[in-house]
Amino acid sequence: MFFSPRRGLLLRLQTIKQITTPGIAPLVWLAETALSPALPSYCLDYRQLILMNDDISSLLNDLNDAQREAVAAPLGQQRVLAGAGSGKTRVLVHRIAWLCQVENAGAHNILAVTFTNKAAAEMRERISQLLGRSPQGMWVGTFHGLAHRLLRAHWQEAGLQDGFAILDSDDQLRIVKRVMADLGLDDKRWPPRQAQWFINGQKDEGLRPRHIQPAGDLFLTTMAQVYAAYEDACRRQNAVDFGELLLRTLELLRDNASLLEHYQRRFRHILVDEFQDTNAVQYAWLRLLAASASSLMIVGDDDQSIYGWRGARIENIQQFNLDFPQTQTIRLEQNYRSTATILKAANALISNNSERLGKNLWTDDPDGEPIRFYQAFNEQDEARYIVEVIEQALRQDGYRRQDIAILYRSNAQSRALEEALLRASIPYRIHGGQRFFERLEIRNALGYLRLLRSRHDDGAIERIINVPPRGIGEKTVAHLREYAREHQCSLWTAMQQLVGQRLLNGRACNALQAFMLLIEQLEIATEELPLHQRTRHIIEHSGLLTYHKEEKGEKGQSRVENLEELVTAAQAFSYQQEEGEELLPPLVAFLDHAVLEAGETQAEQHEDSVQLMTLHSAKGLEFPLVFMAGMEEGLFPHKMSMDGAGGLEEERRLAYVGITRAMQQLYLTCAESRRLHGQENYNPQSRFIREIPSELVHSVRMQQSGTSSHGSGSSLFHGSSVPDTPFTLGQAVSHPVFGEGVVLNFEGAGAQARVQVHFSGEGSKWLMLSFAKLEPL
DNA sequence: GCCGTCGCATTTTTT
DNA sequence: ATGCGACGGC
Repeated sequence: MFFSPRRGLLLRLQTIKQITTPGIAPLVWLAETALSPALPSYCLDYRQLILMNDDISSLLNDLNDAQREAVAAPLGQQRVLAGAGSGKTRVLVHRIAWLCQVENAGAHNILAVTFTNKAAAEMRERISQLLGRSPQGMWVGTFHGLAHRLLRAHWQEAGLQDGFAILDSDDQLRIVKRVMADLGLDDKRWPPRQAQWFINGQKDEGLRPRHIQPAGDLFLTTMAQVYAAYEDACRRQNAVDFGELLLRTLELLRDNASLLEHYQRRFRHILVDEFQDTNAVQYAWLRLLAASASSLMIVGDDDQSIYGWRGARIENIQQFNLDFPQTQTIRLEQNYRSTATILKAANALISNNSERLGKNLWTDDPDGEPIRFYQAFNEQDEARYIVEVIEQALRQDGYRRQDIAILYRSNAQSRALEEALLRASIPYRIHGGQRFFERLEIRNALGYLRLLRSRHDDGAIERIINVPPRGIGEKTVAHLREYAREHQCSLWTAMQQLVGQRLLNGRACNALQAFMLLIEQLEIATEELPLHQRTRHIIEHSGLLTYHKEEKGEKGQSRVENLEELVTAAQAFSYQQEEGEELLPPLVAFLDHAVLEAGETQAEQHEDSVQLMTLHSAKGLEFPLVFMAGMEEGLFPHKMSMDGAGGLEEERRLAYVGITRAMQQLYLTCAESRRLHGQENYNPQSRFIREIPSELVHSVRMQQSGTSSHGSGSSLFHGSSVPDTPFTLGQAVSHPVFGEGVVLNFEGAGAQARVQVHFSGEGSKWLMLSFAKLEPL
């Protein structure tokens, strides 16, 4: 019968599933109706049915109904709205296994796309785990990684030259600056960063300079001019930036029918993670590739779209069904991460947004602790409070430091928090600092490697021509640039010719000649060496090592360490040649790797530490104990985001992301006054606080007496008690008329004692303790 | 060519 | 407040 070959049974499962109506347990129905003649009568539950086959039971058994529906969905288009903590990656990975094992897809028929290298690595890892082998031939990667791969394979059709280089945003900015200077644009009036932003924005939208209609607008005219000149410069240098990787790939597929067809035939099954973050080009790219695919599953959450400001289009997920009318939408709403209280808060908050696809997170778990809200006097007090709670959580509640995260809207907020943690000797780690391959010393070393790859890498020359200092000054470099521009050649060529023709003064000539000789010598000496030895040789013989060693202070020390780390990284770098790919020289592959995967933010600290990061970088993570600091109007929602349409909603989604990071306990804090950019600000509480139902929030007024355990730094307010009374400065109190307040100050003692109390509604008042019915809270 | 000083801006970040 | 970038003096 048809269940003996596994595939037959499962195909039947599929077919039946498609025609069942929602609401009726489809698989039970299936068992009864479709298979009953062939099955023993006890087989009424699909679980038993499924259990007849080991492969499939392992795929579906530990999933909830919605997850199972997504994993076992019929071919075609699925939009999975995966709420925070709803097992999204799990569904993706199981779906891939399902496609392989049930739909008979070969690994090479599958394309799985993510946004970050981290997500791609995790997915690859989990697929291997589930399949019990590495998914040979499957394309699992980031948009940029996959685009890069396509361009390397088809550089000719894409209009590139072989061995093109990838620019990171730093290189990009350098080129933009160069180009703008050449155009004679005043960089005061036209900040290069703005132009860079503009160019990237256009590329994200799929627009080339010729698509821009300036319509007399000076800004647009100028920017289009810069954009065009920048494109020229990139072409001359045989370099592509991040946006170009995507746009070029889109154009490649769009304009090469046979190539497109080839990949369409190959990728029968396409899966996309974090779909709410796709920009216009990425979406267009997917639509092309998936036009005739057997299945397309997009997974995402419109409520977690927080990258609109860098080109992500929330409409891509919201209106996906317009482009793919057959789309089936599946909601993953059961949350396995947070307490019911936290989920209720998140649901309530996000319900203030309009245009949502709609989703309501729920959990089987109990309510848990209420959310705590603390309003501090200033940012120091806020940090002090957070650290106190952390100390207690570590001491009494058995939290590890890595269970705890402090989230904030902007990086500037981290300082006060760091200081307080430092004072309390609590190890912490800040995410989002400089990344490994972006460090100055690393970029310098890579500059030399880049020159070994190609002498015509102008960016690399500009970076290292005088690092370490070797007597080649700005003037000389300016000559080179001038010559290169006139003759439309690279800086290296310009150098050769200027030196050859003795067109520069003797000193400059000698210096340049020495530099060229150095590069040639590095090349000759290391040609045959393995990558890491090559790297080491270059670091040592370029003078970089000595140069950084002699830098004063800790800086030099850590730079030397990083250079050593680079050698280790080169050694650890093993380049996996994929099938059908030309073999890249290890050096080239390593340089690509350095740009595309700029490495962890901070060298992995293995010490257990409290995690500090912005709300943006917290996306995708979870922590048992979460603090959201700086819940103030103007800061969060940030005032800069309040103008554009949808800006406030994106901020709210950011708040939603923050809240849903918390597993057990969530603390919200704000400060009545905050010093920012050297200016004292008085911001009202964030509206997001008010959007959380008050019954979920427990307001902790000022710190309870006696717990101020250390660091009197900002605690003038705290600790000292009002004589002969149960009151302490900073203590939360309640008054029958004025409500809840905080003791700010006192004078007198005994029957004469008066206290100044700040009431949130009423402001500050002086009260005679003997009359006022003041209760400690 | 290098170092110091002044002025200015200052949300969020990946690839 | 602070850091980075541009400019000017040695």
